[in-house]
Amino acid sequence: MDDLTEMLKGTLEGCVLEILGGEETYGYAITRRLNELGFADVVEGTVYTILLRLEKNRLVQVTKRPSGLGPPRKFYALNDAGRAELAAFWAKWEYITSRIEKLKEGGR
Amino acid sequence: MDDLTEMLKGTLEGCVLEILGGEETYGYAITRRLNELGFADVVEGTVYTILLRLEKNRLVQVTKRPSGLGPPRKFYALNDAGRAELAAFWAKWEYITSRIEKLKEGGR
DNA sequence: TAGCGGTACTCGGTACTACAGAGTACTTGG
DNA sequence: CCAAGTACTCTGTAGTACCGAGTACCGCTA
Repeated sequence: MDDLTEMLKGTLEGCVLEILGGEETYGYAITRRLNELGFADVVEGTVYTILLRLEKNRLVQVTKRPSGLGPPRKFYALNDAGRAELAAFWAKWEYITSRIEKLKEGGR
Repeated sequence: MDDLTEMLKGTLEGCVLEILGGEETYGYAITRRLNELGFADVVEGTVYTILLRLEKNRLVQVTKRPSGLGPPRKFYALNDAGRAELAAFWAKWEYITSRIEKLKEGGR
């Protein structure tokens, strides 16, 4: 699949929120997870910028824990604002997909 | 619905391609059409930048015709490259939506 | 006939996001 | 010791939608 980056804008942050909604985890693992899920070209730098943004916007709670396998990990968990943002993301996603689908069906 | 602009990146151009795939039409009408379809905040300037980009990338054929109701209109129609681009857009769209849906179902 | 509203296009600048690419640092195994 | 895998950080770039202002043409009406 060729370049998806433009189409991922805005949705990738939602994907990270969704992953964090399921479990407390950290940047490196999130990147691997996204790669497995089919977002093959998503790279660490991208995930970290998203995580830093989430932190700056106070949507996550951060805990640093030693790893025993490399440097310490920064674990991220959604707080209430983060869960609200996640819900808002899915609402937008449903909205947009429904409109696009309508357009695709030749909707007028 | 609050701000959708980030999530529209990459998809809005596809929407315009889809509309042009159905009929030869012009910028102002495309904007109205998108607004009706639920992309309420999409504004003329945005559509025109997309159209100019399509033209620059040689995905459309352009014909200027007098309007009888305002200034002349620039009608856009997809050429072969444009139809290929449209197909590629839908392929990407299917791909991304399927991955996101998988993620949403707690897919692992 | 002057002005207003609707139609129609153009253009310069801005904000936001994903990505490239390089660097730092910690651990284990050969 | 050093290579490879793990893990995070930072600077800069490109691409896209949007803002806002401007230009221009038309019909209607006061």
